[in-house]
Amino acid sequence: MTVMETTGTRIDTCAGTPQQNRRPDGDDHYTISEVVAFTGLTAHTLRWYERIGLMPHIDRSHTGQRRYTNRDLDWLDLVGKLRLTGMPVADMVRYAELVREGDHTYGERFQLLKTTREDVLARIDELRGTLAVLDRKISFYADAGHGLASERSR
Amino acid sequence: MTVMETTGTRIDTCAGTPQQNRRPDGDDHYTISEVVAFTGLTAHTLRWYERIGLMPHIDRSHTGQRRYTNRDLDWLDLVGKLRLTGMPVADMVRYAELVREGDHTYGERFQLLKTTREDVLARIDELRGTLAVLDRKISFYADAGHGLASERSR
DNA sequence: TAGAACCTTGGAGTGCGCTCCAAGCAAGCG
DNA sequence: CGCTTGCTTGGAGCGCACTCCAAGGTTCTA
Repeated sequence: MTVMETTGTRIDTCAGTPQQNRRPDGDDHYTISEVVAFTGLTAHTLRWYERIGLMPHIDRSHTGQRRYTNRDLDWLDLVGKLRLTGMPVADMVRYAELVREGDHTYGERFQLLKTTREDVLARIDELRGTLAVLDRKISFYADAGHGLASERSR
Repeated sequence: MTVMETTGTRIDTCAGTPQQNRRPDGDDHYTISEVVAFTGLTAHTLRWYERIGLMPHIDRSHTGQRRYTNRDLDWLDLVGKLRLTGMPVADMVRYAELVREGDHTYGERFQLLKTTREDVLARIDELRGTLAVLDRKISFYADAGHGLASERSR
């Protein structure tokens, strides 16, 4: 399939996830319901992603039904990961556009990835702060046991 | 300033944040716009929080204007932290109700906190997974430099 | 005492990310 | 052949978390 097969190393894959029962490249013509099973997204959402430009144009069968490839699944994996970071769909669409526009958008894509990386780090830090608060409250509840009228003071 | 001055140890405080220019307890009768400045929330949001039961009943001046206390600010700090975890507002309202209902809800509150803690840990793990993907892509972009037609394969 | 700035309310409106609907075509099965 | 199951489309609808509005009362500064 793709470009890298011939090159030996595949650096730019978004795998990371199990890649459960995918078919080999060349045989990868998944129906929308198979993709639903792979990704956990609904068919509605998959079609909507396509409408808003978050997916590339998906291959069609001779009767016009969608046939997704392994590459499409990889892209959906990435989208899923980015979604977890809280990145707005509009920003992901922007990234998808950059990819479609070709190599001259290289720099912009690189920047976008680095910015996102920083955002994720910040997000993790925020969560750690929250975790500290929760741990403090939890040990308060655990210790206090009964003389806990003071909980009102939070 | 604040509470800790007088009591020495306060376990169940949600501080963690700077507690910037708060007035001492007893003098703590903040207007809504002061709370806006403290929290970064809008006045609309503060009033809405109250309407939906996410805030306790707020003291009023003799003419009916809201006067927030240090304790209210502490609560808003906690709410802010929980919001960062993605906890739905409805769940936070539930917690607020438990607090209002009194000590007999101790166990349920404890469980809720522990569940939330687990959620936060899971969330951090997800983000770390995403970070790994981003780092892989970033180093791909950094290395590739120019022969990057293959980026299409993501 | 004037004027600006701030506060009050219930209810309506907004933006995001889906989520669903209706009407119709297509493929597989007994 | 009829039936079920799955897919297609554009557009409408939904739930969440705000966000704003209109119309009026209050508080502060000069």
